[in-house]
Amino acid sequence: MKPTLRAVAEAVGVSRSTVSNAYGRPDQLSTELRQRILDTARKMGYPGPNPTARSLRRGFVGAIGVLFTSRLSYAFTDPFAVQFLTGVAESAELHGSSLLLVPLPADAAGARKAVENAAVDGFCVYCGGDEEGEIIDTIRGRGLPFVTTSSRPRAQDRWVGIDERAAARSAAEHLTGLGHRRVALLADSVLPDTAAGRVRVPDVADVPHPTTRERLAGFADAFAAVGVAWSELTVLSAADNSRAAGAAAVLPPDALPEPTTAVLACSDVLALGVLDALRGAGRRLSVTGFDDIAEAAPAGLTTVLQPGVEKGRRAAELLLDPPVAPDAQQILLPTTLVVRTSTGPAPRS
Amino acid sequence: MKPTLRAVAEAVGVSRSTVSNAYGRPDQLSTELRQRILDTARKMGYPGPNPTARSLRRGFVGAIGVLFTSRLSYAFTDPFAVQFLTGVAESAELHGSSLLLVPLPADAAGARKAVENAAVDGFCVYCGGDEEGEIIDTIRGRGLPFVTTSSRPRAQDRWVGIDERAAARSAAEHLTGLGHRRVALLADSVLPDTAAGRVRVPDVADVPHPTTRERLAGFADAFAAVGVAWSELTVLSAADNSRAAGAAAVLPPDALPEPTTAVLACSDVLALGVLDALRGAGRRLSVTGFDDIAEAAPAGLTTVLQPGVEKGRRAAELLLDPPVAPDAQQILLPTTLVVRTSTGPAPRS
DNA sequence: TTGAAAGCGATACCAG
DNA sequence: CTGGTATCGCTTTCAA
Repeated sequence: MKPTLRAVAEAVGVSRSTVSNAYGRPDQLSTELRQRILDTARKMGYPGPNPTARSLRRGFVGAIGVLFTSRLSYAFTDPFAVQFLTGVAESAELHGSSLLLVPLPADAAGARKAVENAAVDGFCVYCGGDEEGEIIDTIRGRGLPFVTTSSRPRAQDRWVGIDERAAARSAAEHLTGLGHRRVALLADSVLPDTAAGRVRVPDVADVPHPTTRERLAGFADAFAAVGVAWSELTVLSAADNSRAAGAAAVLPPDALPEPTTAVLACSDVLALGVLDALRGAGRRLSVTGFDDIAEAAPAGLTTVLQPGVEKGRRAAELLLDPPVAPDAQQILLPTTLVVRTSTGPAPRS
Repeated sequence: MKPTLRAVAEAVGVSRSTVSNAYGRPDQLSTELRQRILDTARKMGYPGPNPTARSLRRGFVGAIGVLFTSRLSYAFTDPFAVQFLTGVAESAELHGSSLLLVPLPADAAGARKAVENAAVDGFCVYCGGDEEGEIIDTIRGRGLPFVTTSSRPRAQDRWVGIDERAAARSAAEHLTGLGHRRVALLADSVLPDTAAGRVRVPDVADVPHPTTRERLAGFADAFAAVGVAWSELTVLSAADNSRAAGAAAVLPPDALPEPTTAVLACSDVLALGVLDALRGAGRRLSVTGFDDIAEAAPAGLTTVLQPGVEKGRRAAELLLDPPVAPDAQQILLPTTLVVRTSTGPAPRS
């Protein structure tokens, strides 16, 4: 067993406070005594103050939690999530905080417990689906600060994000400007428990996932503006947010009904999958993505750039170094449409 | 202020132990009493047992630390590191552990402090350079278990890795088999404080970073076997492990002296950078990488596959669920040479 | 400067 | 099934 601070104090013949000061407040004791304490501590194999005990006493931990609503290990396979994490890490690094990545069990009770048990000073909640509400309630129940990045900032809550709807609209307007009128919209799990491929969605408002809903609504806005109603748009659902799922979603025969000239995907990985599938089928449609991940440029994918690293950086900053002004608690980041080669004029019919 | 367990106990009129049991050992009290406790706790806004206090008392945290020797935020930009992390996350998830990513300050004292202050049950140490030794000493000083993945397993220590030297050799043998004799070897920071580009290395043993040294030695082995001495090999150093740095390293005029027919890189990102540069220069050499990251296949890069996700998974397993047998504490993972289009026969001179 | 005392918030053993 | 008691290891006034 490793010795404790108490043991060191006894060995040196001073009080525990003095040993504590030797570590945490060097100015509170003579250099000489401090050195003597540190030396014997080293000699005894004392590893320094126990971090857990210190946290308990001090009331803060020095770590922020990061919550991914999908499985944690999936997060690393999503390039955009990795960008976000990079930004969070940058801020944490600067601030000297650690990052606690907390795996959330799929069941609500388990997820709640995981959030309750995390030893952190606050949370970054990444990309919330409908389960986000409960998670946030749990965090709030603990009285901890948090930052969300989903599409629905509640007043008073810290948030960093983009105007999802307007961003999506910009991609769609690019296509309507090119003359596209018959298009398919593609998103991850548009409706719960549906197979990959075409799904019937009576109304955009029926889409449960907030971010997906906003993006689809943005696409729809642009088409509505040129007289194409929601009911005339094909909606495709992917099994998950991966390249393979994107490819699979456009494979069913009814996925891209004949006059279709373009596919608007809610993420770059899905869009890249669509390009894969189209290439495989020898078909050429216009395709747009969302995020502008690193793979987008080499693939020539037209997409909406959202600053992922900055999103993470600002989110962590908001948590670690909160601004005083209440109106600085919500940060709206800009997006940019990046036009590449995956989109072109609609063929004249 | 949030109420504590004590307050709940007083409110319900039972002892603290009973409230504690209501949370942690439901079988130790009547369902009825438990419900009553939980209900009033909820009513009072008690967030459940404080994780830090619980950890202190229980003596374990439920989190494992992950240490990257380069800057934490860089780790996410390295595809292989992300693979590793994915694997670690998978195991952690399965085991219900969280992952604490600890940023290590560049200075040794700061790094030591960071390791001492991390509230974790053990560490995964990823890819150690020469600073690894000190970090491991610090961990050992704390008496915590750890797993390393670098090229030099010490006896008794838990380790998961590959035979770096043999793996590198397999790539080089592929090239010697194709007739290549004049080649350049490329690695990240071969020598400390040298500019990008060609460096003079009297002997492989002079390379400080253990993994780099092993891989270069493996390359050299294969060439030695066909009569090409170390001194006849061009050694190139990149500024860091990135695609851009890989490209930059082969740009200086003396980087690829005329008879050179191939470049062997110590990582895929460097190799991809070389391909970029060669394409830009309109030059065509054989190029090999190391790791087999996702971008390697589409780029047609011949490379040595090492199972990154599995490396992470096994490392975390070794930590979370240590095998009893002492000889199962060190796991050697297989590597495979994946031949693609970036390598071909050496042009007859 | 140094030290005594009082917790931080919870858990576990062991009687009852 | 319930509660008393003794920690877990450290930090922080406040006096001396």
